[in-house]
Amino acid sequence: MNIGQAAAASGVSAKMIRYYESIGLIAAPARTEAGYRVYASDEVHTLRFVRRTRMLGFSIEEARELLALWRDRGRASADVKRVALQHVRDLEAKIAELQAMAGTLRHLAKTCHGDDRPDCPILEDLAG
Amino acid sequence: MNIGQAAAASGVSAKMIRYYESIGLIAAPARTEAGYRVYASDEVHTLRFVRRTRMLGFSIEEARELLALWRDRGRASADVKRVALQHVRDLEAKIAELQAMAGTLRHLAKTCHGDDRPDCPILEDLAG
DNA sequence: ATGGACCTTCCCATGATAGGAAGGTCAAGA
DNA sequence: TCTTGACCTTCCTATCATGGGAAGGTCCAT
Repeated sequence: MNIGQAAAASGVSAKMIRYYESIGLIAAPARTEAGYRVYASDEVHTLRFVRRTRMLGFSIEEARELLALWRDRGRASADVKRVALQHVRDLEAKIAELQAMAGTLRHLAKTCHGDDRPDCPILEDLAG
Repeated sequence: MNIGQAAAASGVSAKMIRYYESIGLIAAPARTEAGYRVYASDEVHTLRFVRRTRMLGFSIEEARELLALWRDRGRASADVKRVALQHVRDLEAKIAELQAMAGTLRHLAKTCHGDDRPDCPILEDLAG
């Protein structure tokens, strides 16, 4: 399986597969004599794991941690849960931050006429 | 007023003030004979505007747009409101995305024992 | 044998910010 | 007056995750 097929099968672009290899997130695969990377289904499975991890908003370093736990048959599920819940807290903090921004802006926009006249509470607020 | 004082007065770091100048977001200030940047209160005001804009999550390009509207005395408030409401929609989309991630993870974490045992629905989900 | 679809490595770009090196300037105190 | 330390200058580097593209090699079907 070439890198293009592994990309199609995993949903991770060939570009990112090479990148993940270069930073040691995934192991270097076998090569053909011509130097082409060759992937087995096991490696595609790992790529899918990484992809799902990233889609849930984990950083690559967190993906590295989760991959290690996944491969460690003797892991404690508490360790996985701890990583997951910490990430939930990070997400919640980010959400609260964005909601505060949106709330402020919605309020300002409500008090702005939004017509041809130049006076605008949004700009007045930005100007302090 | 030196760049350090302008930074303290505006809340924008000296590093970022120089960067904003380099990308043309703010105008190049006067210089002393020795080459030091010299800021007037007007320019500090502009910096504060940019800072507030950034704190509300607008991109630098959006800040550029809002700055231009701020300086245009003949603007229509509708133009400002449009930019603001578009940004609210962007924020809402981002919030929804993060909430989906957090929701999935909270659900997975709830079904995970979180003890010494290795079986973990979080990892099972990531593995697909 | 040729063409096109693939692969390789290497470099560059993004967006916003920070860190640091090497060197010049300024003001205050000895 | 000299020194010292706090400031300033420019330039280069890094972050994080991803994509784009060039130059060149490989593979397979026609």
